[in-house]
Amino acid sequence: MDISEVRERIVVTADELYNAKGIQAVGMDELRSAAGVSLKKLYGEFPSKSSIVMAVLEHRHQSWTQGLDATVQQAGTPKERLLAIFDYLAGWFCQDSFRGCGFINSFAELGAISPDVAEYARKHKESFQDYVARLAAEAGAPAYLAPQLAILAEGAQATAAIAGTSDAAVQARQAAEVLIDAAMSAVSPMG
Amino acid sequence: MDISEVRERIVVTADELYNAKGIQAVGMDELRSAAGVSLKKLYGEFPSKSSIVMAVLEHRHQSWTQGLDATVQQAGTPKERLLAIFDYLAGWFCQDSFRGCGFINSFAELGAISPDVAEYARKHKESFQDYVARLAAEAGAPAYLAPQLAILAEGAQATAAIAGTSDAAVQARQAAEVLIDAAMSAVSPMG
DNA sequence: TACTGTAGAGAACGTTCGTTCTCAATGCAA
DNA sequence: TTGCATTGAGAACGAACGTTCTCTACAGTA
Repeated sequence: MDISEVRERIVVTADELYNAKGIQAVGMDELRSAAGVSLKKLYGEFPSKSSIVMAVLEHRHQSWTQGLDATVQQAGTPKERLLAIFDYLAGWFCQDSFRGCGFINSFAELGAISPDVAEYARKHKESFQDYVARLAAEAGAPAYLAPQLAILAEGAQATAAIAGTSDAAVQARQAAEVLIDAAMSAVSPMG
Repeated sequence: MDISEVRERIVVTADELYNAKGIQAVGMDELRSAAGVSLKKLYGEFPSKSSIVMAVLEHRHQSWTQGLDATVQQAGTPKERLLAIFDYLAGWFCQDSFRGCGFINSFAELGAISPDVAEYARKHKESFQDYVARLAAEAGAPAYLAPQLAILAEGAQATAAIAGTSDAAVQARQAAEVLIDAAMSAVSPMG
């Protein structure tokens, strides 16, 4: 078994467990047995649990961002690309494993006692906002549109997580379309 | 010291501590000393920590709901009452103690391992959605508007918490106004 | 003054956590 | 076969948790 293979197995397993039960509820022993590695190997790869948490956050950021971008790239027009954000959310919410945004959750759990976690969550959300801003700029929309759509996306995630349904994605998408149309007609009222 | 006075002191103190540091990060001993009561009295009032958590959730629900309604009642027109939701959020976000919605946070922390917490968070959000739906109905808006505004409010809370700023309240309010106007003109295009 | 019930302070208990250590088993070089 | 380095399984450790128990101090009553 490759060394980096072990690392990835640990991170992927930790991601699943932390998502399913919360970070603090999953002990190192449970992670060890779920990942099928020895404690020695675990601590050989990571010096502490908090370093695993940070690696999980990085892994979450990568896979979430790539999944989003893959969905967005399939859309044709700039407006459709903006709306594709909410299609991605809809698919995500329908997964059995969905239990809310991992960054909102980790921030809620550890943000107050771990500056690293708080900062990473902030940067992840910032990166998402930048991404939306780029899509909105490509659509020729005014700058105020992007934060509005980002807030809709965050609200959909929180709502879907707690309600346990995926309705919020559709509702947010419809709201997004109204906001996009309003913003676009404001910038080019004759179009 | 009155018996119910002790209960309330415990709950208020626990609310503050849980909000500031997270529920799992606050031990019974820290709560005991912060509330200025003996462990015996603590366990005389509450049989377990989880019962304190549930009492805190109830307290949060009451004070949040009452605060929201007080702000809403000050607004004149039905549309202004809908927008007042976001004024309430703006004031909340500016408080130093603001660290996100306590129900989103407690759901993130304990929802996966405590059905009671998960259910209470769901009911709180449901109650908020019902409240928005009532305001929207009074404004004569179509039914689809309320969930859209609720999602905006949730997104503003999550965004403000992680970003550490109150900008999201203003952005969400502006988006809400667009959505309200669009929904109202759809139902009475000649008004 | 002597007695009894109550309450507070905090020691103590059992458990669980993150982390480290022990030790036997294994693979490999000579 | 012998010796050595590495590994895995899990025991062990100190700390912290939720919870219970003990003991002391004191209030009120006769």
